[in-house]
Amino acid sequence: MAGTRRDEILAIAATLFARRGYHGVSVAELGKACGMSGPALYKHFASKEAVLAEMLVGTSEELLQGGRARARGLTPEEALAALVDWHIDFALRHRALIVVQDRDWSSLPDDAREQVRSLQRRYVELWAKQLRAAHPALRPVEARARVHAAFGLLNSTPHSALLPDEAMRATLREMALGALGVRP
Amino acid sequence: MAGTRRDEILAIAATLFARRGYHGVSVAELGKACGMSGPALYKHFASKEAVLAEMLVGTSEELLQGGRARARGLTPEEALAALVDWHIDFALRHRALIVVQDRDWSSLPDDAREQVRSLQRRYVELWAKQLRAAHPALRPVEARARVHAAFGLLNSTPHSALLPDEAMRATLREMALGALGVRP
DNA sequence: CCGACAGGTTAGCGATCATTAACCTCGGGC
DNA sequence: GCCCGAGGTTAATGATCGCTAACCTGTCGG
Repeated sequence: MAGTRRDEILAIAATLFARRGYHGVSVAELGKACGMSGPALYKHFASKEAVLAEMLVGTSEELLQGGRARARGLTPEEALAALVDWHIDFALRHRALIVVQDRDWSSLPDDAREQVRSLQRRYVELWAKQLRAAHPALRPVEARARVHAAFGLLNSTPHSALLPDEAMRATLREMALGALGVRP
Repeated sequence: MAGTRRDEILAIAATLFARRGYHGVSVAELGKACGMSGPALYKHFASKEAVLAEMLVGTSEELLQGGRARARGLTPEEALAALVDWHIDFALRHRALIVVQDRDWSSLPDDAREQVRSLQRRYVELWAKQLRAAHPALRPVEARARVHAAFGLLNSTPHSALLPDEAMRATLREMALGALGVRP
Protein backbone atom coordinates (compact mmCIF):
# COMPACT_ATOMS: atom_id res chain seq x y z
CA MET A 1 0.00 0.00 0.00
CA ALA A 2 2.38 2.66 1.20
CA GLY A 3 5.58 3.13 -0.81
CA THR A 4 7.84 1.87 1.90
CA ARG A 5 10.95 3.46 0.47
CA ARG A 6 9.48 6.97 0.44
CA ASP A 7 8.16 6.49 3.95
CA GLU A 8 11.54 5.27 5.12
CA ILE A 9 13.21 8.35 3.68
CA LEU A 10 10.56 10.55 5.28
CA ALA A 11 11.17 8.98 8.68
CA ILE A 12 14.94 9.39 8.45
CA ALA A 13 14.57 12.94 7.19
CA ALA A 14 12.29 13.73 10.13
CA THR A 15 14.89 12.69 12.68
CA LEU A 16 17.65 14.61 10.90
CA PHE A 17 15.53 17.74 10.43
CA ALA A 18 14.49 17.54 14.06
CA ARG A 19 18.08 17.35 15.23
CA ARG A 20 19.66 20.04 13.09
CA GLY A 21 16.88 21.87 11.32
CA TYR A 22 15.76 21.72 7.69
CA HIS A 23 18.44 24.13 6.49
CA GLY A 24 21.05 22.38 8.63
CA VAL A 25 20.73 19.08 6.76
CA SER A 26 22.17 18.79 3.26
CA VAL A 27 20.82 16.54 0.55
CA ALA A 28 24.09 14.62 0.52
CA GLU A 29 23.83 14.04 4.26
CA LEU A 30 20.22 12.92 4.06
CA GLY A 31 21.08 10.57 1.22
CA LYS A 32 23.91 8.99 3.14
CA ALA A 33 21.66 8.47 6.16
CA CYS A 34 19.26 6.62 3.84
CA GLY A 35 21.99 4.33 2.56
CA MET A 36 22.34 6.05 -0.79
CA SER A 37 24.39 9.01 -1.71
CA GLY A 38 23.20 12.49 -2.54
CA PRO A 39 21.29 12.88 -5.77
CA ALA A 40 19.66 9.45 -5.58
CA LEU A 41 16.97 11.09 -3.49
CA TYR A 42 15.67 12.77 -6.61
CA LYS A 43 14.46 9.38 -7.82
CA HIS A 44 11.96 9.52 -4.95
CA PHE A 45 11.23 13.18 -4.39
CA ALA A 46 11.18 16.14 -6.75
CA SER A 47 13.19 18.36 -4.42
CA LYS A 48 14.37 18.78 -0.86
CA GLU A 49 11.40 21.08 -0.26
CA ALA A 50 9.08 18.31 -1.49
CA VAL A 51 10.38 16.03 1.27
CA LEU A 52 9.54 18.63 3.89
CA ALA A 53 6.18 19.34 2.27
CA GLU A 54 5.05 15.72 2.19
CA MET A 55 6.24 15.28 5.76
CA LEU A 56 4.38 18.26 7.21
CA VAL A 57 1.21 18.00 5.16
CA GLY A 58 0.97 14.34 6.16
CA THR A 59 1.46 15.23 9.80
CA SER A 60 -1.21 17.93 9.74
CA GLU A 61 -3.66 15.65 7.99
CA GLU A 62 -3.15 12.81 10.44
CA LEU A 63 -3.51 15.11 13.44
CA LEU A 64 -6.75 16.59 12.13
CA GLN A 65 -8.33 13.35 11.06
CA GLY A 66 -7.33 11.55 14.26
CA GLY A 67 -8.68 14.41 16.34
CA ARG A 68 -12.00 14.35 14.50
CA ALA A 69 -12.35 10.63 15.01
CA ARG A 70 -11.70 10.79 18.73
CA ALA A 71 -13.91 13.76 19.56
CA ARG A 72 -17.07 12.47 17.87
CA GLY A 73 -20.14 11.90 19.97
CA LEU A 74 -18.73 12.89 23.36
CA THR A 75 -19.59 15.54 25.90
CA PRO A 76 -17.36 18.61 25.67
CA GLU A 77 -15.28 17.59 28.68
CA GLU A 78 -14.88 14.05 27.41
CA ALA A 79 -14.02 15.33 23.96
CA LEU A 80 -11.32 17.64 25.33
CA ALA A 81 -9.82 14.80 27.32
CA ALA A 82 -9.91 12.59 24.24
CA LEU A 83 -8.25 15.29 22.14
CA VAL A 84 -5.55 15.75 24.75
CA ASP A 85 -4.92 12.02 24.85
CA TRP A 86 -4.80 11.80 21.08
CA HIS A 87 -2.36 14.68 20.77
CA ILE A 88 -0.08 13.31 23.48
CA ASP A 89 -0.18 9.93 21.83
CA PHE A 90 0.83 11.36 18.49
CA ALA A 91 3.51 13.59 20.00
CA LEU A 92 5.09 10.71 21.87
CA ARG A 93 5.00 8.41 18.86
CA HIS A 94 6.36 11.04 16.47
CA ARG A 95 8.54 13.41 18.45
CA ALA A 96 10.63 14.33 15.44
CA LEU A 97 7.58 15.30 13.39
CA ILE A 98 6.34 17.56 16.18
CA VAL A 99 9.69 19.32 16.37
CA VAL A 100 9.95 19.85 12.62
CA GLN A 101 6.31 20.88 12.32
CA ASP A 102 6.64 23.91 14.48
CA ARG A 103 10.26 24.79 13.81
CA ASP A 104 10.50 24.46 10.04
CA TRP A 105 7.02 25.08 8.67
CA SER A 106 8.21 28.47 7.46
CA SER A 107 10.67 26.78 5.09
CA LEU A 108 7.82 25.22 3.14
CA PRO A 109 7.08 26.29 -0.43
CA ASP A 110 4.09 28.61 -0.59
CA ASP A 111 1.38 26.15 -1.58
CA ALA A 112 2.34 23.51 0.95
CA ARG A 113 2.65 26.14 3.65
CA GLU A 114 -0.88 27.32 2.90
CA GLN A 115 -2.12 23.73 2.99
CA VAL A 116 -0.50 23.11 6.37
CA ARG A 117 -1.84 26.34 7.80
CA SER A 118 -5.32 25.49 6.67
CA LEU A 119 -5.18 22.02 8.21
CA GLN A 120 -3.78 23.41 11.45
CA ARG A 121 -6.48 26.07 11.56
CA ARG A 122 -9.14 23.40 11.28
CA TYR A 123 -7.44 21.35 13.99
CA VAL A 124 -7.40 24.37 16.30
CA GLU A 125 -11.04 25.00 15.51
CA LEU A 126 -11.90 21.42 16.43
CA TRP A 127 -10.41 21.96 19.87
CA ALA A 128 -11.77 25.49 20.27
CA LYS A 129 -15.33 24.34 19.57
CA GLN A 130 -15.18 21.80 22.39
CA LEU A 131 -13.54 24.29 24.69
CA ARG A 132 -16.27 26.85 24.08
CA ALA A 133 -18.90 24.22 24.68
CA ALA A 134 -17.29 23.45 28.03
CA HIS A 135 -16.81 27.12 28.92
CA PRO A 136 -19.62 29.09 27.26
CA ALA A 137 -18.27 32.39 28.60
CA LEU A 138 -15.14 32.12 26.43
CA ARG A 139 -15.08 34.29 23.34
CA PRO A 140 -13.91 32.52 20.16
CA VAL A 141 -10.62 34.34 19.92
CA GLU A 142 -9.74 33.56 23.50
CA ALA A 143 -10.66 29.93 23.03
CA ARG A 144 -8.27 29.78 20.08
CA ALA A 145 -5.52 31.44 22.11
CA ARG A 146 -5.97 28.87 24.85
CA VAL A 147 -5.81 26.02 22.39
CA HIS A 148 -2.56 27.38 20.97
CA ALA A 149 -1.12 27.61 24.46
CA ALA A 150 -2.19 24.04 25.19
CA PHE A 151 -0.43 22.91 22.00
CA GLY A 152 2.68 24.70 23.21
CA LEU A 153 2.52 22.70 26.41
CA LEU A 154 1.90 19.37 24.70
CA ASN A 155 4.46 19.96 21.96
CA SER A 156 7.17 20.61 24.51
CA THR A 157 7.29 16.83 24.99
CA PRO A 158 10.11 16.10 22.56
CA HIS A 159 12.39 18.80 23.93
CA SER A 160 12.42 17.38 27.43
CA ALA A 161 12.38 13.61 27.30
CA LEU A 162 12.79 13.48 31.04
CA LEU A 163 10.21 10.87 31.96
CA PRO A 164 9.38 7.45 30.54
CA ASP A 165 6.48 7.62 28.12
CA GLU A 166 3.79 6.42 30.50
CA ALA A 167 4.69 8.91 33.21
CA MET A 168 5.02 11.68 30.65
CA ARG A 169 1.61 10.84 29.25
CA ALA A 170 -0.05 11.12 32.64
CA THR A 171 1.78 14.31 33.57
CA LEU A 172 0.99 16.07 30.30
CA ARG A 173 -2.63 14.98 30.45
CA GLU A 174 -3.09 16.36 33.94
CA MET A 175 -1.29 19.62 33.10
CA ALA A 176 -3.12 20.19 29.82
CA LEU A 177 -6.52 19.60 31.36
CA GLY A 178 -5.56 21.83 34.26
CA ALA A 179 -4.50 24.56 31.85
CA LEU A 180 -7.72 24.26 29.87
CA GLY A 181 -9.79 24.40 33.04
CA VAL A 182 -11.23 20.91 32.68
CA ARG A 183 -11.47 19.66 36.26
CA PRO A 184 -12.35 16.02 36.87
CA MET B 1 26.96 52.01 29.35
CA ALA B 2 25.61 49.63 26.74
CA GLY B 3 27.19 49.82 23.29
CA THR B 4 24.06 51.07 21.61
CA ARG B 5 25.17 50.04 18.13
CA ARG B 6 25.77 46.42 19.08
CA ASP B 7 22.45 46.30 20.91
CA GLU B 8 20.68 47.77 17.93
CA ILE B 9 22.17 45.11 15.68
CA LEU B 10 21.20 42.42 18.18
CA ALA B 11 17.61 43.64 18.25
CA ILE B 12 17.33 43.72 14.46
CA ALA B 13 18.99 40.32 14.17
CA ALA B 14 16.51 38.91 16.69
CA THR B 15 13.50 39.93 14.61
CA LEU B 16 15.05 38.59 11.40
CA PHE B 17 16.16 35.31 12.98
CA ALA B 18 12.72 34.92 14.53
CA ARG B 19 11.00 35.41 11.19
CA ARG B 20 13.16 33.22 8.95
CA GLY B 21 15.52 31.31 11.20
CA TYR B 22 19.23 31.76 11.83
CA HIS B 23 20.25 29.86 8.70
CA GLY B 24 17.60 31.64 6.68
CA VAL B 25 19.11 35.09 7.19
CA SER B 26 22.32 35.97 5.34
CA VAL B 27 24.95 38.33 6.64
CA ALA B 28 24.31 40.65 3.70
CA GLU B 29 20.61 40.73 4.52
CA LEU B 30 21.22 41.40 8.20
CA GLY B 31 23.65 44.17 7.31
CA LYS B 32 21.17 45.85 4.99
CA ALA B 33 18.49 45.72 7.69
CA CYS B 34 20.94 47.54 9.98
CA GLY B 35 21.54 50.28 7.45
CA MET B 36 24.96 49.04 6.41
CA SER B 37 25.88 46.47 3.86
CA GLY B 38 27.25 43.02 4.44
CA PRO B 39 30.73 42.74 5.86
CA ALA B 40 30.43 45.93 7.92
CA LEU B 41 28.94 43.74 10.63
CA TYR B 42 32.39 42.30 11.25
CA LYS B 43 33.39 45.65 12.74
CA HIS B 44 30.96 44.88 15.56
CA PHE B 45 30.92 41.08 15.85
CA ALA B 46 33.54 38.46 15.17
CA SER B 47 31.17 36.24 13.21
CA LYS B 48 27.54 35.53 12.47
CA GLU B 49 27.62 32.84 15.14
CA ALA B 50 28.89 35.42 17.65
CA VAL B 51 25.74 37.49 17.04
CA LEU B 52 23.56 34.51 17.87
CA ALA B 53 25.72 33.61 20.86
CA GLU B 54 25.59 37.04 22.45
CA MET B 55 21.86 37.18 21.82
CA LEU B 56 21.03 33.84 23.42
CA VAL B 57 23.49 33.98 26.31
CA GLY B 58 22.14 37.43 27.17
CA THR B 59 18.57 36.16 27.05
CA SER B 60 19.33 33.19 29.28
CA GLU B 61 21.17 35.38 31.77
CA GLU B 62 18.37 37.91 31.97
CA LEU B 63 15.73 35.24 32.43
CA LEU B 64 17.65 33.57 35.24
CA GLN B 65 18.59 36.72 37.08
CA GLY B 66 15.09 38.20 36.76
CA GLY B 67 13.58 34.97 38.00
CA ARG B 68 15.87 34.87 41.01
CA ALA B 69 15.02 38.44 41.92
CA ARG B 70 11.27 37.87 41.75
CA ALA B 71 11.14 34.59 43.64
CA ARG B 72 13.11 35.70 46.66
CA GLY B 73 11.42 35.63 50.05
CA LEU B 74 8.00 34.38 48.99
CA THR B 75 5.93 31.36 49.84
CA PRO B 76 6.18 28.63 47.21
CA GLU B 77 2.81 29.47 45.71
CA GLU B 78 3.58 33.17 45.62
CA ALA B 79 7.00 32.46 44.12
CA LEU B 80 5.51 30.32 41.37
CA ALA B 81 3.00 33.03 40.53
CA ALA B 82 5.81 35.60 40.49
CA LEU B 83 7.93 33.40 38.23
CA VAL B 84 5.01 32.91 35.88
CA ASP B 85 4.40 36.66 35.77
CA TRP B 86 8.06 37.36 35.16
CA HIS B 87 8.31 34.85 32.35
CA ILE B 88 5.16 36.11 30.66
CA ASP B 89 6.42 39.64 30.98
CA PHE B 90 9.71 38.78 29.35
CA ALA B 91 8.08 36.70 26.62
CA LEU B 92 5.67 39.48 25.71
CA ARG B 93 8.39 42.14 25.69
CA HIS B 94 10.84 40.01 23.70
CA ARG B 95 8.83 37.69 21.50
CA ALA B 96 11.58 37.41 18.93
CA LEU B 97 14.15 36.35 21.50
CA ILE B 98 11.85 33.63 22.79
CA VAL B 99 11.35 32.27 19.29
CA VAL B 100 15.05 32.26 18.46
CA GLN B 101 15.98 30.85 21.85
CA ASP B 102 14.14 27.64 21.38
CA ARG B 103 14.34 27.29 17.63
CA ASP B 104 17.98 28.13 16.92
CA TRP B 105 19.93 27.25 20.06
CA SER B 106 21.29 24.22 18.25
CA SER B 107 23.09 26.47 15.77
CA LEU B 108 25.25 27.91 18.53
CA PRO B 109 28.98 27.21 18.64
CA ASP B 110 29.85 24.60 21.24
CA ASP B 111 30.96 26.81 24.10
CA ALA B 112 28.04 29.21 23.86
CA ARG B 113 25.62 26.32 23.59
CA GLU B 114 27.01 24.84 26.76
CA GLN B 115 26.73 28.22 28.47
CA VAL B 116 23.10 28.60 27.44
CA ARG B 117 22.26 25.06 28.52
CA SER B 118 23.79 25.66 31.90
CA LEU B 119 21.88 28.89 32.44
CA GLN B 120 18.65 27.27 31.34
CA ARG B 121 19.24 24.32 33.63
CA ARG B 122 19.63 26.70 36.56
CA TYR B 123 16.48 28.56 35.53
CA VAL B 124 14.55 25.30 35.40
CA GLU B 125 15.94 24.35 38.80
CA LEU B 126 14.77 27.65 40.23
CA TRP B 127 11.22 26.86 39.18
CA ALA B 128 11.42 23.19 40.09
CA LYS B 129 12.51 23.99 43.63
CA GLN B 130 9.45 26.15 44.21
CA LEU B 131 7.22 23.59 42.56
CA ARG B 132 8.50 20.83 44.84
CA ALA B 133 8.02 23.05 47.86
CA ALA B 134 4.41 23.57 46.83
CA HIS B 135 3.87 19.89 45.99
CA PRO B 136 6.13 17.85 48.25
CA ALA B 137 4.97 14.57 46.69
CA LEU B 138 6.61 15.48 43.35
CA ARG B 139 9.88 13.75 42.60
CA PRO B 140 12.63 16.03 41.26
CA VAL B 141 12.60 14.65 37.72
CA GLU B 142 8.87 15.04 37.47
CA ALA B 143 9.05 18.58 38.77
CA ARG B 144 11.57 19.39 36.05
CA ALA B 145 9.36 17.79 33.42
CA ARG B 146 6.45 19.92 34.58
CA VAL B 147 8.52 23.07 34.46
CA HIS B 148 9.58 22.29 30.90
CA ALA B 149 5.96 21.79 29.93
CA ALA B 150 5.00 25.08 31.54
CA PHE B 151 7.74 26.81 29.53
CA GLY B 152 6.29 25.26 26.41
CA LEU B 153 2.94 26.77 27.26
CA LEU B 154 4.34 30.21 28.07
CA ASN B 155 6.71 30.29 25.11
CA SER B 156 3.88 29.63 22.70
CA THR B 157 2.95 33.29 23.14
CA PRO B 158 4.84 34.66 20.16
CA HIS B 159 3.48 32.10 17.73
CA SER B 160 -0.12 32.99 18.35
CA ALA B 161 -0.44 36.73 18.86
CA LEU B 162 -4.18 36.40 18.99
CA LEU B 163 -5.00 38.56 21.99
CA PRO B 164 -3.88 42.02 23.06
CA ASP B 165 -1.04 41.85 25.56
CA GLU B 166 -3.12 42.42 28.67
CA ALA B 167 -5.63 39.71 27.83
CA MET B 168 -2.83 37.35 26.81
CA ARG B 169 -1.04 37.97 30.06
CA ALA B 170 -4.10 37.08 32.12
CA THR B 171 -4.91 34.02 30.04
CA LEU B 172 -1.40 32.63 30.15
CA ARG B 173 -1.14 33.25 33.85
CA GLU B 174 -4.32 31.39 34.60
CA MET B 175 -3.40 28.50 32.30
CA ALA B 176 0.15 28.16 33.58
CA LEU B 177 -0.92 28.15 37.21
CA GLY B 178 -3.66 25.69 36.35
CA ALA B 179 -1.14 23.43 34.62
CA LEU B 180 1.25 23.61 37.58
CA GLY B 181 -1.54 22.84 40.01
CA VAL B 182 -1.39 26.15 41.83
CA ARG B 183 -4.99 26.89 42.65
CA PRO B 184 -5.86 30.29 44.12
C1' DC C 1 16.81 -13.42 -24.93
C1' DC C 2 15.97 -8.71 -24.59
C1' DG C 3 14.66 -4.33 -23.87
C1' DA C 4 13.01 -1.05 -20.76
C1' DC C 5 12.61 0.84 -16.59
C1' DA C 6 13.42 1.56 -11.61
C1' DG C 7 16.93 2.95 -8.94
C1' DG C 8 21.41 3.66 -8.32
C1' DT C 9 26.33 6.06 -9.44
C1' DT C 10 29.85 10.16 -10.19
C1' DA C 11 30.94 14.62 -12.24
C1' DG C 12 29.90 19.09 -12.61
C1' DC C 13 27.17 23.57 -12.80
C1' DG C 14 25.53 27.85 -11.00
C1' DA C 15 24.16 30.16 -6.97
C1' DT C 16 24.85 31.57 -2.47
C1' DC C 17 27.14 31.77 1.74
C1' DA C 18 30.39 33.54 5.47
C1' DT C 19 34.45 35.63 5.63
C1' DT C 20 38.73 38.30 4.28
C1' DA C 21 41.39 41.87 1.83
C1' DA C 22 42.18 46.24 0.40
C1' DC C 23 40.79 50.60 0.43
C1' DC C 24 38.22 55.02 1.75
C1' DT C 25 36.80 58.78 5.05
C1' DC C 26 35.99 61.30 8.61
C1' DG C 27 36.35 63.35 13.68
C1' DG C 28 39.20 64.37 17.42
C1' DG C 29 43.56 64.42 20.41
C1' DC C 30 48.36 66.11 20.04
C1' DG D 1 48.04 70.38 10.46
C1' DC D 2 48.22 65.77 10.95
C1' DC D 3 47.59 61.22 11.85
C1' DC D 4 45.05 57.42 13.36
C1' DG D 5 41.60 54.58 14.52
C1' DA D 6 36.57 53.68 14.25
C1' DG D 7 33.47 52.41 11.04
C1' DG D 8 32.26 52.14 6.60
C1' DT D 9 32.83 50.51 1.32
C1' DT D 10 33.46 47.01 -2.79
C1' DA D 11 35.77 42.98 -4.67
C1' DA D 12 37.22 38.54 -4.24
C1' DT D 13 37.78 33.78 -2.22
C1' DG D 14 36.82 29.19 -0.98
C1' DA D 15 33.33 26.25 0.64
C1' DT D 16 28.96 24.36 0.30
C1' DC D 17 24.53 23.93 -1.42
C1' DG D 18 20.58 22.07 -4.35
C1' DC D 19 20.12 20.13 -8.49
C1' DT D 20 21.05 18.23 -13.39
C1' DA D 21 23.43 15.33 -16.68
C1' DA D 22 25.22 11.34 -18.17
C1' DC D 23 25.90 6.90 -17.35
C1' DC D 24 25.55 2.12 -15.26
C1' DT D 25 23.03 -2.21 -13.65
C1' DG D 26 19.98 -5.61 -12.22
C1' DT D 27 15.14 -7.39 -12.67
C1' DC D 28 11.30 -8.81 -14.91
C1' DG D 29 7.40 -9.15 -18.36
C1' DG D 30 6.93 -10.65 -23.15
